[in-house]
Amino acid sequence: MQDVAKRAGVTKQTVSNVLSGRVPVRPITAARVREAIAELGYVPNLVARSLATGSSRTVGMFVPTVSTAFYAGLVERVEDVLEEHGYRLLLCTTRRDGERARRHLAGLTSRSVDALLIAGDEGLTDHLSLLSRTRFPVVLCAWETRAPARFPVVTIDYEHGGYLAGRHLRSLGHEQVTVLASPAHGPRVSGFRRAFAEDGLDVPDSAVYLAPEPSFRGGMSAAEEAMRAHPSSTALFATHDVLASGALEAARGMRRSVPGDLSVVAHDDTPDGVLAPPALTSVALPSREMAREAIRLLLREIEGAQPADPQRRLLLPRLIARDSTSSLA
Amino acid sequence: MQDVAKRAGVTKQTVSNVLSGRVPVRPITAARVREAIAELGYVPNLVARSLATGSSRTVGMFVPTVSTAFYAGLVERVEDVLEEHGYRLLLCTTRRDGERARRHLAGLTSRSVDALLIAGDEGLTDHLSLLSRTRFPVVLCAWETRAPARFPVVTIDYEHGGYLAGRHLRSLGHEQVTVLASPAHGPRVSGFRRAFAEDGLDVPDSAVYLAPEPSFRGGMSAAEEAMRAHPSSTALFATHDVLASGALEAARGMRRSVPGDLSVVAHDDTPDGVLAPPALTSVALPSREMAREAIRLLLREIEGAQPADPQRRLLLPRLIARDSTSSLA
DNA sequence: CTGAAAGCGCTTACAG
DNA sequence: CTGAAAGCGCTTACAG
Repeated sequence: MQDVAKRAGVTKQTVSNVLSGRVPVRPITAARVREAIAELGYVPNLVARSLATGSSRTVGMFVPTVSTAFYAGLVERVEDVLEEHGYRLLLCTTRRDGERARRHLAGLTSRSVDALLIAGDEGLTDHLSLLSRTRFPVVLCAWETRAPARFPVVTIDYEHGGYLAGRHLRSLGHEQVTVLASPAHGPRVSGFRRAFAEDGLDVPDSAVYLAPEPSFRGGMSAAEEAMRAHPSSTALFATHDVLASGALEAARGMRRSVPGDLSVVAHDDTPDGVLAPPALTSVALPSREMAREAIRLLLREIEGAQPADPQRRLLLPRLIARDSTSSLA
Repeated sequence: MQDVAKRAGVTKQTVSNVLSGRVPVRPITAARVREAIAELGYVPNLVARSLATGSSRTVGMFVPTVSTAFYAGLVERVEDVLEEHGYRLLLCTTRRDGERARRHLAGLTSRSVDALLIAGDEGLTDHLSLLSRTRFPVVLCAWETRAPARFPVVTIDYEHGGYLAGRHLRSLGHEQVTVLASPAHGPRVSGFRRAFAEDGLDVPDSAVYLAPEPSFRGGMSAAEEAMRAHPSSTALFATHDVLASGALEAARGMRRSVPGDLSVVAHDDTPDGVLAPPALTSVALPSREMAREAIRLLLREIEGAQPADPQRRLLLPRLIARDSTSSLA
């Protein structure tokens, strides 16, 4: 920068002013400075700028994994929004491992990020307390379970997602149904039940099958079990697309055509759900809006320095009807 | 830091020494310093440290996307290795968009990263020239096409991967085959052909079907076309798992049982390949080793400051036989 | 609109 | 083993 200034015949403050545009510089001088910058191939040292300004223009993001369509998509959405605002993304995947999360959190307790976005509550049960004395804004998103009251959270109304799935099946006339759920998807199941309860119908615990993890194989074996135990049920709700894909495979194996013999409604609407026909009817999650809203909160806190009130914003999912559901004959 | 020093009754240099461990400090003094740190809840400012040391302990990673099993896995592997060495990960997804890559590259021309790992050559055809006057080490990985000679590259012997797939089918007795390939997968196809050529067999251009992008739907329609045009072929090589999954679906639709009527061998061995039965025979890529080796090169350059010679290291894939291939009756 | 000064919070030689 | 100084490369008031 000193070199640039010398070459342009000004002081480095003027160079800084030209770069930042904060203080007006005479056009002729500015042009000389720009020329010097180009000739010398000068690039500003962002670390020095960060130290001087106190802002690194970097946002940290915690996410359970990127090996899942939903989270991979969310990371890319967040990156998009961040880029629009000139921020960079420091990524930490926790692998649903509290110890890993703890280590990463410790590493960020410095000034290396301006803010932290924590997406997904999986595996973070205990370690959020580490954020108690953090100096930067924290926002939570994609949070299905109890949200710690201390932070703003932008999430999806998962209960409503389950409700939409339930209403869809009810509107098609289904009465006897089974549910495939991941342990963390309690709210989706509650919403689903609420939809049936509205019509005075009960979805008993015995009709809810837990898949230990949201995998294709898990969905497949849980669905087989469910269909065997409830042969008269005409529809199935899977709280995750991969579970539903597994269920599709199970139905094929058991010679039950979908949607003819069995309607299947899924949740999350990831690309995984539109692989093999029939295309899954699924509850779509507004992850782009979630990313945008979460980053908006984060940036407002960073720039305004106003402590955003710990509020909970719920975004509404919507159901996309495709080929895996049909009305009861 | 000044406050810590005062509280411990030393100067901040001593605090720095305790923290870094570079200069020995008397145990009693060190203990007092640590106590002061704990009482004050002091956390060092990493930005200031970066400015002073010239190292941010952050590595940038370019990747076409994270919405793909292979790249998502690679990102997590890289993160693992980086963490072992106390480095953080700044992630940039290019979405196979040269303009996007250009913008990100421009943003990194500062001192904010110590090195850059570029994974995957998709969409980076022209914009690598931007790296010409970069000040930090650059390593390329997962590079299938022509590697720019200026940078070290750690990649997989994709040609050998295709060869393994071909040898596998040959060892099972298959002679008439078709190929489903992505445009970027030329080397895999070459290797596959070489395996057949060894036995004096030709895989003609007319037997190679291009899927514009590596998607399930693309694989499905390309496979349908291939099976219709080559009804007597007994095996199919798909250069990507999702293409192969699509082919499986196409075979099911056309009532050809796999592997009974048609053997299918895939490439990449991602979890996508073990979804619906039959589990895919596939060529597994050593992405963990690739991540480890690439980061090793990068760190050696960062720390040793020795310009690693632009060399090309090839890691060997291996074939994993599962249920989608069988010997010709 | 432009120049001289101080400071962001560390680390790295360099004397004692 | 511990203290005083200079410097990393910027930005931000503050005079002219």
